[in-house]
Amino acid sequence: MNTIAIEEELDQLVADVTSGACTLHDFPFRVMEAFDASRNEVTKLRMKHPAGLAASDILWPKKLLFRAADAGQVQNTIEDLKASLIGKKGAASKNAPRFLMSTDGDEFLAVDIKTGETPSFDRLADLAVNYDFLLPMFGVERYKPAPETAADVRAARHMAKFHDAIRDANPTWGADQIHDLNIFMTRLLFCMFAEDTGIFSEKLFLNTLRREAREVDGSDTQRVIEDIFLSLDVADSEARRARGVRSQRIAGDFPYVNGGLFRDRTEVPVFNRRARRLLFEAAELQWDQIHADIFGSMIQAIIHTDMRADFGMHYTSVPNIMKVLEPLFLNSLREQLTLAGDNIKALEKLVGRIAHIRIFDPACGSGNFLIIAYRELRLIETEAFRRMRDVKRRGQLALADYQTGIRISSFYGVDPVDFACETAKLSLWISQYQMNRKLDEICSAPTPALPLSDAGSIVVGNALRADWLTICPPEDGAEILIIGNPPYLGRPKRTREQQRDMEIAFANENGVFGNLDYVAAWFARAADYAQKTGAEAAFVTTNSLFQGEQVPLLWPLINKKKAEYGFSYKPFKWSNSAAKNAGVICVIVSVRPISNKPKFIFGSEHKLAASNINPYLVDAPDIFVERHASAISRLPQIELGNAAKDGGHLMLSSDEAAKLCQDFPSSKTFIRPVFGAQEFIQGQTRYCLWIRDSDLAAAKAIPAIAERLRLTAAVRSASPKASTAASSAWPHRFNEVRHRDEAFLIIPRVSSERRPYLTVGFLPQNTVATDSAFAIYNPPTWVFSILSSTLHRVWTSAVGGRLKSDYRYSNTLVYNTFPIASLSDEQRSQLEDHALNILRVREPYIAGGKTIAWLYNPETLPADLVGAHRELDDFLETIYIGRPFKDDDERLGHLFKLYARMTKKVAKAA
DNA sequence: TATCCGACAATAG
DNA sequence: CTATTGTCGGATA
Repeated sequence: MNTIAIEEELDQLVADVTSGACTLHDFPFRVMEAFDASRNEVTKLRMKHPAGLAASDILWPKKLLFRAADAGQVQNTIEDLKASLIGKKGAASKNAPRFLMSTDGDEFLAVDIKTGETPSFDRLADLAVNYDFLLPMFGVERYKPAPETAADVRAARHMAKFHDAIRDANPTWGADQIHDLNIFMTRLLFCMFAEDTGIFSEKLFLNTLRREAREVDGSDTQRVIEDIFLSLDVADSEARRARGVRSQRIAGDFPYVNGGLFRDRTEVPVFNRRARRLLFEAAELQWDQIHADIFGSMIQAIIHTDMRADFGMHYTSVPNIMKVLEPLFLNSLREQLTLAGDNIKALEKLVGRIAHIRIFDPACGSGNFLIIAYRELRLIETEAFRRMRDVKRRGQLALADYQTGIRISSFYGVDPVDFACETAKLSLWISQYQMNRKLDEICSAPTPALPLSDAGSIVVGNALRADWLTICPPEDGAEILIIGNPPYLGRPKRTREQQRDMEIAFANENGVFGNLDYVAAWFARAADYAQKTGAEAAFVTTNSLFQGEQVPLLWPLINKKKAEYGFSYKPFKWSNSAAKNAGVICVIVSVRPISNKPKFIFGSEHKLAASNINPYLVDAPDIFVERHASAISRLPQIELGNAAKDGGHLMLSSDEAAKLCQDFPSSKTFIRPVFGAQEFIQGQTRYCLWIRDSDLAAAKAIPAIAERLRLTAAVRSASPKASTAASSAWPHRFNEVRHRDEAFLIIPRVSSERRPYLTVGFLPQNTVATDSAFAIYNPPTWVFSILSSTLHRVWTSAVGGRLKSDYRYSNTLVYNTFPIASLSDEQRSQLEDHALNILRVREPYIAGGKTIAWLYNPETLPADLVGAHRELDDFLETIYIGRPFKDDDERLGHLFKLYARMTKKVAKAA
């Protein structure tokens, strides 16, 4: 969808309505067409609402409810529509529309039901310019700005339109010119910002455009811009003319900018009428209200058309950035400021320290971490200056001029995206200017805005392949701090290139690291850099680095570099103000050379001093659990269930199974009940085709089964995975079979973390387990007790992986590693009694139609079931330590100790 | 070759 | 919405 096309269509639509060429009845269809809705849908809807029934409402299910209004009645019509939504056909119904819309041909009103928002305009004529209000109807959510960012949003949207227009006017510009286009955009942004904030004289840029770029078709705009850009790079107006500036006026008017922004001579695109108009409009915006930190990421999302769908999704919110910066260095600086009080020596020392700080973001994007870090450092420095000035003033001493010691060249960044880097540099300049103004308030001599003295040290590159020591070279006396939110990509999500990045990043380590998340490579490099330079790093990252299988992979890397985790944040859900959020649980973790500096674990409300932060980010010794292929305790073997990989064609609902049996009674022998986590926990019944090789011919004789096998084979042969494709040769079997024809104990692979116990149960022979559950075939009854115990839940939650934040069971990580004191026959037999007791308590509830989910929901959990579990826990725990444990911390502490003893694998405590 | 798990995806309430 | 579990490919052993 192209913004220009939409606007033009809507402009035309408005004209047609005004001229009468388009009836109000036809209006909503034309809107749909303008937004490129599928032709099918529009036609279908048109047929449902023929023009003869003009009085009726037009409902586009889930999207739009439209009613034409009598002149002047738009507001009332919308109220009526709102009222019509109450009741059974109301907002809760499946087809409830997202938008209400009405117009009388002059006035226009719409309501976004989801957000309650109404558009900022009320004339139909303004619809085209504000088309974005309706975007959610077409699947593109709006950016929901915090109120203070309204100016940023407006500006970013406008620049997106301008960007599209320029691309339109330069159809031959391809990948080769992307860099030039990026530079062009950032330079324009600078000019517009400069003329609104006093860097240039008031509206110098816009006035120059108005005066020189007179051709309405845009044909002379390119020349004017070229002249301006060229002038800004050269100090002297004669030299400017010599360099090729054609306009004498431009050569004379513009100041010298420098700082590298205008240094390279890049191509300026040509303009057309629309691009010229949008540029003029952009220059008229209030650029002094822009937040440099947020604006960068917004502009970036908008320029990269392919990123508009998940607009700003991965942009780190300011509160989360602060969670990185504060514990890493801001708190320490602020403390130093507080302690310094009015002591000039101490304040000077602080200012000196700040000047030696280097900030490095090895995944800087458009630089919002760097910008915020810059701003916060400047604020502290400025406050120190203010205090020094006040002291001197009181002592009637000569006031000094305070020059900031913070250079933006001390802010280092790498990012693979060229435009992001340019934006980061630009944002740093803008922040520098803004912070200089703040400092000027306390200085006797204002900091001159131009020429720009230095530039941010931002380079285009791949942080996992480049040498960090080159990008951010260590200096004597410098305090280097690494920050950022590098990309997270679990194993299934990486491209070949990213896979290669990791191989390169881990080339000097021995071991295999393919199961680590992409972001782990940043941790490894940060630990390495920290070891060589003494730097400290902190990243926002996914919690999966500190759970399950990744722990034994990541921690040794960190530990080997003589590094430790300095502080961490408890897991929190990723969120920012973008409409669509990445679904991930995050933590913030710092890495630094091993020291005896204090460590902290932050929660949402509190900060806890920790004696250690272990590989799981818990205040406990540095013990971690590795995957074990077989149980370290004397437990029977556990198996993952059977993976069908059938596209669902081997699976049958109970209806389908019944029908199949009815149609073909002989199929009965090929149908078995199948259990995954859901079937067990929610008490559902599903069936699957389970055909022995020897029965294949008989099974295929049944047409309905033959058809399912054919479909299964088709799905499998389409797989990119060789072994799956190969298994299309035997579609009557599950792809991974570990089944044994015995009764088994089922353990769901994922289950809700709200439950106080893992839910396990016995299933009869003839039943099949899917790979969403584990199975212990022919199980001794006492094992049920072990798996149902609080101890086991605690262990699972500590060392297992997670799905979001829910328990994810694992044979290699949880079951096989679970340490059990050796059990006597007598103890086993008593555990068996406890197991039977729990089953006995469950029994009447299950018989009464309750599910395991209900039984173990903390809100409905029956008291007698809790009692049965408590008796079991008390008995089992007494076997461990002679009494029940006090709490989960004690349980975990003991289990870890026991694990260490049983495996003799104790990581050396820091 | 068999095994195991996930910056998610889907679906039921 | 909110809560909960499902599925498959790909890396590893």
